Amino acid sequence: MGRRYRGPMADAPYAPRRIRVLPSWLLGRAAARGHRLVAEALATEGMRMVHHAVLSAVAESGPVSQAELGRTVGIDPKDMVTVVTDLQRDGLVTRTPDPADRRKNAVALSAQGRRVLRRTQRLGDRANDELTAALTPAEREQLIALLTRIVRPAGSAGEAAAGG
Amino acid sequence: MGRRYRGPMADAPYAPRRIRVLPSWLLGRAAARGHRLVAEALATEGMRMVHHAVLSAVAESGPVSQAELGRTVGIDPKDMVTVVTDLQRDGLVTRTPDPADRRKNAVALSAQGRRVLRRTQRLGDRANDELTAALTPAEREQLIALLTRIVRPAGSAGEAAAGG
DNA sequence: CGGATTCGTTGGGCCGGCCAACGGTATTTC
DNA sequence: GAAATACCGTTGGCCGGCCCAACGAATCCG
Repeated sequence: MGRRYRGPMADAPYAPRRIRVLPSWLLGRAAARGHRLVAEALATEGMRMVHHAVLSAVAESGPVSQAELGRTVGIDPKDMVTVVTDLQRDGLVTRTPDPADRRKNAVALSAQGRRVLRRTQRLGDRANDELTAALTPAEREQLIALLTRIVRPAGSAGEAAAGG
Repeated sequence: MGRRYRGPMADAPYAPRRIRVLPSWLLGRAAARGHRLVAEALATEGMRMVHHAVLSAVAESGPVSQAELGRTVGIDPKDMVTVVTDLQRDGLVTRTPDPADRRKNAVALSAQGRRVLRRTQRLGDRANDELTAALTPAEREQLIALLTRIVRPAGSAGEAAAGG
């Protein structure tokens, strides 16, 4: 049997207890799995998580500048350029100069963008269902609530950097 | 005030609701924060998360081969080489050929490794305390339990890859 | 008007995660 | 006991995520 490399803890009956209970470790593992599942699902539409996130943000906030999108989704302006360019190339969003503020690019959802977003949302939702398949709906809500509080540590906004 | 780029949702009152409730998204954000906190803490000892994880694994499992370490911690054999080399260079572990199986490297903890591990464990624990500062002890245990079940989806071992 | 700030863009850098391949070693098989 | 098979450690390379620095164009503020 070609065992090769089967991924983390494929058949290991044990594991370092000391680190396995660390939230940071568990979060990393869980995030990796979630990222993999969602990425694979979204790949069928030729998109990645960022694309889907930006697309969703545009759909929710209407025509928005890239900078604001970047702040909303939480990604670097530099990467936003690439993402919007990709979305524009695929005809999912339109990038028109804002007449009110000619520095800004008004990013808006196209008709096809709306269609694709519907599909990617379904794909993302299904991937998340698989990710949390071991949880009951109530537990999943619990997890979401706990994670939300971890992601946003109280009101200390300035402290939360996006470092290293 | 130079606002510059302050990281994800530094002071954004809103955010795309649709994606903010996705476990995969939340996990990614939470993991990023946890990684940052732990990485900063461990950096004071010149270590990263992998180093600490491997060190802990060695401490728990006694002298182990690198391959088994890789499976336990869940990292690629290639990266394990670098990690063990780093740890060996700093005198935290010993890498001696296994007389029973000359293919293997028996990685064992050194005296200084034990000392450093004690410090890094404390650093990691404190970082995790900060990470989960918004949670009560009971909630933290809950989170750990939920994440553990997400990370290990039932008994389907083969499925759980670390793909990318 | 003039200084500071913001926007979009380009360029580069660091880190983590993974696969492919190779020589050395052990195990299985005939 | 020799061949086939599988595993171990190692090297090299690829890709994605995340971040900072800098620059021209445009806007805001005094």
